[in-house]
Amino acid sequence: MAPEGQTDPWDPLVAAVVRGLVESARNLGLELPEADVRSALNLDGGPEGDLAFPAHRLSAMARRAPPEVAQQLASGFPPSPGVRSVAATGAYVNVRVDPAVLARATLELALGRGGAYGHRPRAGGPVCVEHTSANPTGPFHVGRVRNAILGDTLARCARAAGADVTTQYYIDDMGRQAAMISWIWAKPRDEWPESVRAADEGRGSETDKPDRHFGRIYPAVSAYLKDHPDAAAEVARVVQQVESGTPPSNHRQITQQILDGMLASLGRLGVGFDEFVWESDFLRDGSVGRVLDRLRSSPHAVTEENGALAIDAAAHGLPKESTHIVVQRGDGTSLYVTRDVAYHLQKFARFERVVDVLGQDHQLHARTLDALLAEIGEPRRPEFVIYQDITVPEGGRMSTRKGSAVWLDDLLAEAVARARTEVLARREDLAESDVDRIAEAVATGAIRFHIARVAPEKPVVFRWEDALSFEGRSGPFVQYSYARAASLLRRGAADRPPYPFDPERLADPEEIALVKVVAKFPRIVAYAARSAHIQSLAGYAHELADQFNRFYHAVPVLKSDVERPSRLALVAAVRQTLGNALDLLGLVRLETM
RNA sequence: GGGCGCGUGGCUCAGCUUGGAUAGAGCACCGGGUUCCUAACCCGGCGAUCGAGGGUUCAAAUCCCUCCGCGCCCGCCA
Repeated sequence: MAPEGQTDPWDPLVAAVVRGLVESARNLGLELPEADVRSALNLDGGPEGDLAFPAHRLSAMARRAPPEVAQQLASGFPPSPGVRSVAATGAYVNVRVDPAVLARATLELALGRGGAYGHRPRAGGPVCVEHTSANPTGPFHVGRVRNAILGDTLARCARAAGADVTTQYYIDDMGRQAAMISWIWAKPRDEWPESVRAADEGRGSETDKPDRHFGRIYPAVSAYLKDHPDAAAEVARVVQQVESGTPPSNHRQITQQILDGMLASLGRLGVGFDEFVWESDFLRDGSVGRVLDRLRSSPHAVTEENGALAIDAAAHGLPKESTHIVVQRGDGTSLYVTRDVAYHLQKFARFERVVDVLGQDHQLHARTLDALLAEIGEPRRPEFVIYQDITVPEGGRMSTRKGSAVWLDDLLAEAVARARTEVLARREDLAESDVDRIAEAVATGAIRFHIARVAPEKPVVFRWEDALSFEGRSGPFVQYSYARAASLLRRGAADRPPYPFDPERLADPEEIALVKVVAKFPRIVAYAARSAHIQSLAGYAHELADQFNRFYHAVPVLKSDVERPSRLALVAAVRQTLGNALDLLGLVRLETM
């Protein structure tokens, strides 16, 4: 069995190679810290080996040509456990490990740790990941969903990496939009303006949800308020009531209803939240007031002619022309950024690390928030994960107002319809409920993967055909590979775990290659969590599925003879690893499809 | 104008954190593969002066500078 506490099958091999290189270098008269060797060692290997060590830096120290140094490092390399060969190729020392040793460690870890393979033990203090936090004023469009998928995947990765994660959704119930909602909802429908009632046509249809419902009438309400000052004044009064801590009695319930509709859509994508934080609470509990008190005593505080409070924060590295931060209006009401300071102080009180997932249009807000935290003497800062917009082919961001938004619900509906067609074309034996279940999983998997695979800082142009791809580098391809592995294990049920595998039997090149991909999973998870590059996880899932399919075509499993138990063990390890990767990406595992 | 981000085959992306050996995928296109464990698959082919220029380095898609192009932000909105 693998040593207690080991999580990465490569660890003992890498440690042995590092020790060997250090020892070999010592014979050349060079003392190297193990950490330096370790960081220079290429764990992905190269064309000539499983692990590669470039000798250039050493050659400078030794004042000899790189190939010569590489040669000497290789020839002086001591016999080490698990190391099959060490040879110089040009300026590189190439190490080949014993594939059976790696296979044994990998299968033991993947099968032994099961769902915990790739995960690390709990370590560190509590972490808050705030994401999505879209204003509850209408349905999600695809642009907003990038935040949810990024944040949710990040939270899953952080948990796997050992963090104690709490996810939060910050609910804005204080804006004018929220006030518009409770204003119109408080009225009996027959008192609604004609134009709003007209926009309300179609209500009660099958796809109707509170968020869709309000999303439909919002433009009409907004237009109506422009031409009707009386009504606008009523809405302004609602804003005031919320500000003063006495919102209309139904205010929060209405906001909650719309939010529930939105969350139902996200739920289909596997996105959920541990906690919901209401913005108005920070006003009610006096914490915004306390923030303002602290800001007022800042040497950079200035009071405007109309009584507004501002901070001249030139010292905090803000862009020119953005250093004048108004933190309280002339009429004494609060501002978003000030409330956000209060929110972050609450987060810092509870969490060791605070992560905020924000669209790039909030970049300046993030820096302003930092500046204000500095102003009040708070030493800690949130870690911002910033992503770029999803735009439409015609150009520009998705906009409800311009009608260019693609609703998540519509994308889901189309994806499910296409997935159903695909399932039906392949499977005639399935019950209707299974067809639905698989189609839903394929559809949501395609969408999640499509967004997770692209680096957050890349701008994305939304195209239906791309988002609905079920082939190649896609979620369904990974899900399909998982189902294939599951199917093999089902059909091979005569052999049951624990499979009595013999790592020496896994000698085919495709088997060795597959073991290597399984073996690097823990490293990928750790990197994804550390760097917030969730695309590396999506890329890995595809790579593992891809190599599994190659293996599948290259060697028989169930029909093999002496290799059968070992191959089944490998398939079981792949299924486990692929499943763990799907979990982290928030894709549904399908045992059959 | 200032700030932030992006620019890699026809298209969409990975690789940039920590510089290392012929730049990896997917889609599209061309040619193959199913009496055999799920063809949402596999094999082969085609296709890239990594936006341009300069710099650092033994070595640059990766680090630095300049420029060009594209996107977003620059409210007593959120």
